[in-house]
Amino acid sequence: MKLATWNVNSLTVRLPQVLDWLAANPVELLVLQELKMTDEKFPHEAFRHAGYQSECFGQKTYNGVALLSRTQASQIIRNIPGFTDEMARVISADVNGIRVIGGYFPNGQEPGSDKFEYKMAWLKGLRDWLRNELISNPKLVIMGDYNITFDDADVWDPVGMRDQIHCTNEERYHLNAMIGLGLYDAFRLFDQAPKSYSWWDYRDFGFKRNRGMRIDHILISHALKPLVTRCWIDKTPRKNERPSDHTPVVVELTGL
DNA sequence: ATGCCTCAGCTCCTGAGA
Repeated sequence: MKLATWNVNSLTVRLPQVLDWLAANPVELLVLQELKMTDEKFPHEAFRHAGYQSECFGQKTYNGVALLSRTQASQIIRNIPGFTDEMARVISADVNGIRVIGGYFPNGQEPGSDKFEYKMAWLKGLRDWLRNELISNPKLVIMGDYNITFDDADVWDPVGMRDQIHCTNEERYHLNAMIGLGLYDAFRLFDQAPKSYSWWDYRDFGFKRNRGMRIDHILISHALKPLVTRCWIDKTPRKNERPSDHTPVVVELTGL
């Protein structure tokens, strides 16, 4: 079965593209980020017609996440238990015997800013919760827009971006600390083309020039690692008219 | 180059994103 994540940068604008993508890529489950809409506007019916049940956690203007699945999701949790947050950034559920977490990690804006401090606190809060989640749910996938690169291979201009947002040691410390809980970067379990990115700036023909970053990730637990047969970035939707600046990342699990 | 795109909103500019 295939699981995917996609930051859509406004579901209002991107709904037709999401439906097109699901028709062409009938994954078992898709988590969405940056809905930028409230729950009462969420298009449950459109997804139901496409064969997906949906759980949403919306917010006006900013943030907002959702989880679409072929089969019923249960044990829905919104945001991070134990971490008080005004923003709608996390949704998790049990689907097909797996614990799935979809997250829109804070951007952080600039090292040293209040938003950066919030990002650090958020990452710590996530990890403290995740540590226990992994104990009670060994079969776990956490995916979404992490807004962090692992290393230079994830950055089109690692020299220019050094110590810049998404590339700081502090952010990477937290990302690696998540890995330290017993998680694996599904994308790097396989040989991948150099300069593979999941986000490109709208400005200056970023996509055409492949000036991007890999900041959307799928981390899978130790128990699921042997089942991962493929992981890829689907650049196709980035070529659409009015694209999201992010594109989907997909993982395939075999033998569940 | 405190911009360049894109999106939402108390919309004809501003804040935020990454």
